Amino acid sequence: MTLTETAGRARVLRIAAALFAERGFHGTSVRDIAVACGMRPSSLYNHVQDKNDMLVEIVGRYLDALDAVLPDASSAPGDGAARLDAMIRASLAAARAHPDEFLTLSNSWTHIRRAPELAGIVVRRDAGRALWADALAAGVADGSLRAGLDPGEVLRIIFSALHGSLDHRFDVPEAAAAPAGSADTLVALLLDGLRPRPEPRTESAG
Amino acid sequence: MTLTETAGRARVLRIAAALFAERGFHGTSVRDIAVACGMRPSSLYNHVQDKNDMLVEIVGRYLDALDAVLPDASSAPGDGAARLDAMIRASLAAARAHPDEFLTLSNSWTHIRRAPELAGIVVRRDAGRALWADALAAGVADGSLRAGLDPGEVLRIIFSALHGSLDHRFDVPEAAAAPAGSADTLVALLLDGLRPRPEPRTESAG
DNA sequence: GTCTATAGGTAGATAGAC
DNA sequence: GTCTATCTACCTATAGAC
Repeated sequence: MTLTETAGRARVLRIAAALFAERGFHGTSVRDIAVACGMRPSSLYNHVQDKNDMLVEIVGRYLDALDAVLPDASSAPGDGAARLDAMIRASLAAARAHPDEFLTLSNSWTHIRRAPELAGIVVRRDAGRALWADALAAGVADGSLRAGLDPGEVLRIIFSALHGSLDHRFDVPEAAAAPAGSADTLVALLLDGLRPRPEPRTESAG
Repeated sequence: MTLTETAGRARVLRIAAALFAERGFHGTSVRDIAVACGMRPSSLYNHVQDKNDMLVEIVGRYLDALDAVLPDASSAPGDGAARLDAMIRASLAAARAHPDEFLTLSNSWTHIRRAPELAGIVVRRDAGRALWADALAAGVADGSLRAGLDPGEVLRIIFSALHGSLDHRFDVPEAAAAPAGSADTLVALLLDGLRPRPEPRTESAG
């Protein structure tokens, strides 16, 4: 079937992403990936250039999806809180569309940052982060987000909360039955907190 | 000096913890640790049994600190929200007292879970998790925490938010100037959210 | 595009001199 | 308690037959 002309590479990358997401870059050997693909390690190199090449393409796939929605969300109409709401939903949607690619980025970050040939990934991630800092500052300025919280810490918490919403590695076996879920839990928790609001009216942007 | 009888081991573990926290277990070689200690890899084995032994002791140190405060916090007086508030503060205090040990646990979790000889760590962690699930359920039952959110996802978000509050690996260089900070940002964000509350009165337990 | 064979390097860990 | 020397196993990656 000529349809599978590049399916070999796509399949390899899909399987590699699953392993990277589960065990991290350093915890996954080229051998592991080859075995999971049903081939010898040497055969892998007919589909990919090297191990870092896989990482670049896998993570790039998620970053592409994020770039396609995050800038629009960050310039959504409304106040800073509405923009943040839209950005959380957009990021979660992109990550849910490419869960292994997203987790590969998160779980291999220290390697990415230490490898000079992966600097492109760091640049792209930092660019996205600037959008978040913008929306957060705008919300504080217009009064739609509370002031007095350390912006750097708030950003770290938002990012890791996004991660936690998706990463089930820490689940106990009994809790593993969680379905896909919507973005509402994460948005509700980050914007309105775990405590019930006195007024149940919702002000979030659609 | 007999005073330094075990200081060698303590120093090795301290340095190993810093490397594990920064690069993860798989990203840190025994050689790396030895070099950072100013000795040859073989000399390390006069202080520790093997690489996993270091991990067990490092992570155990954080879990000990957590065990010393989390059960008390989880049975704090007040409603479920007050208990959750106390647990967040207790966990953050334990993690801030042993930051490298806490990050070693987080960043090496996939290895810990896959290594049978590290099962003891998993057991201890799962036991702590049960306390969180308890307080969360109690808060939903007594109305101090909102209902309708997936408990498993809420727990994952709480844990990763704790992580994000401490882990600066994702920071851009300009944002790295963040000071120690208090637990207030994390507690405020998780319990009351980023949006300002209509009434500014605080109901949190002391 | 898969394989066998292997290179060249590094991993964790041990033996034994000092 | 540190060192040199070394072991075995595994790592990423390449060469070349089929």
